[in-house]
Amino acid sequence: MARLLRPKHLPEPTLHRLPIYQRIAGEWAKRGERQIDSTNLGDLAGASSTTVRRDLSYLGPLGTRGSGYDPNTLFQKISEVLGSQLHYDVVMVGMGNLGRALVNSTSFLVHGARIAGIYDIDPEVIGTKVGDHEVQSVDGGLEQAAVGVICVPPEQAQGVAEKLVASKVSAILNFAPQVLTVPLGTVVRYVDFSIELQIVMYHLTNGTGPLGGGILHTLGITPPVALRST
Amino acid sequence: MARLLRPKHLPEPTLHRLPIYQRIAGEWAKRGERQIDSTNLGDLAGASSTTVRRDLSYLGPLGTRGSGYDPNTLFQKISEVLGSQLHYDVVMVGMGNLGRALVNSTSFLVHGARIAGIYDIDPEVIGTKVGDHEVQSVDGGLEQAAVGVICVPPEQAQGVAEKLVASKVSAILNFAPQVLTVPLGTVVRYVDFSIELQIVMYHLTNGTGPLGGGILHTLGITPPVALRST
DNA sequence: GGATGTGAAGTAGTTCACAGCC
DNA sequence: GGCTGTGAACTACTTCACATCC
Repeated sequence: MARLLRPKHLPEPTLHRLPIYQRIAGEWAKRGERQIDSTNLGDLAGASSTTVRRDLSYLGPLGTRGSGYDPNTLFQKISEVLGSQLHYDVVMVGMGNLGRALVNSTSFLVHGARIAGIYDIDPEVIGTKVGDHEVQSVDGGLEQAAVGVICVPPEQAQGVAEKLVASKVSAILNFAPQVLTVPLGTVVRYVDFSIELQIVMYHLTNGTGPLGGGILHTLGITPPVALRST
Repeated sequence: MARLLRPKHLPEPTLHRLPIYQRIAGEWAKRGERQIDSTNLGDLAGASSTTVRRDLSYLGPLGTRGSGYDPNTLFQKISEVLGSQLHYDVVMVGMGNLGRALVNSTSFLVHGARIAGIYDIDPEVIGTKVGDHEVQSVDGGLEQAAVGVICVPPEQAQGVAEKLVASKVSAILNFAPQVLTVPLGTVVRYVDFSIELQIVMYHLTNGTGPLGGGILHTLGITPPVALRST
């Protein structure tokens, strides 16, 4: 009983780190490793080993005392918790460079997300193929989906947001540098590259230690030449 | 004296919000508004008015009691604090869709950052122009710069990171979904779209309120049709 | 022995509530 | 009257330290 009395929603910082742990676990599993401990994970993810253990403890007990965590189990469990076993349809509006980069990315479409449609307004682009998908006109109405992704120029972002809301998406991932106004109840998440750049520049100017932040940053521990990814 | 005894480094969460306030201030200034108050800012940025005031108070007193903040002053002051008055050279490696999207973006290159060079390994791409810049071969050595941006496929990311380290960048912004190993002292910041998508999906599954997080999200307060950006 | 998982302590960030100023 | 700026209270997150189990 008390077992199940974990807080029902994960702390936001934990939520940001879980996908990182998952990626590391995936890399280790692929490399054939059978165990990874909280210190390894922490070094690679830029978190302390204690933080790693605390984060993972929210998912239930899944390590083995004395040895560590099994990368496969870890990967699997994080998938479950993040809801990747369900599937969500995603519509993407704006097939410029960024839109194409996202559709073609090996990693953007995590397990659980499925592209239901990709859209643009440019007649030159409509009808062309990006990956497996044909670009549709945004005027023809949007496919029903849970998540909408906006990658249009900032001037058009609000208009697209309104179309997405009208077609009843529940969440919007906005890559345009533009603040959106949407009805209460629609989740909007901003992804903003320039913010990241600004934060880096602030840390450079101030020599501030880069530890502790929203998106993770790793301080590697071995010289660069010593390790090489395969 | 006590005036100057503010904590010397801004809290990370504040650091993430400042660029958002700045963007909003910019939009209001352009629209000719002469005042914006902490409630307006908070609604648009997805933060409480108290948080806005606390954040801005770190920059020194810059509001007017009774009315609010002047958008221009606000914009200016945030620029200063984020170090945008200094200028940093940036090299970018990988001119696929993502790299091109970043170079062409109106907003990625915030005031203070300057592209010192853009690179690729693909002979097809080397020599072509992206925006105002000609793509150089990555084998010819990199221009000296403070910040390196990685937008290559994950398999190549570690190799590029090592090149960047060798050419003495102080900070790396990594868009590849790949954990990097670098010498201690090099700042690495990860930007990872799939993490954002996963977090959105988690919130959808769990109906968790989206408030409070690293990257901001706005819950608009007016119906979508009421406002339109120009 | 060695690493997990977790109460308890500590720290950082947010929110309350209101004095101070326009 | 209205809104800023900030001590004081609170809440959330992290870190310590250690009992627990393989």
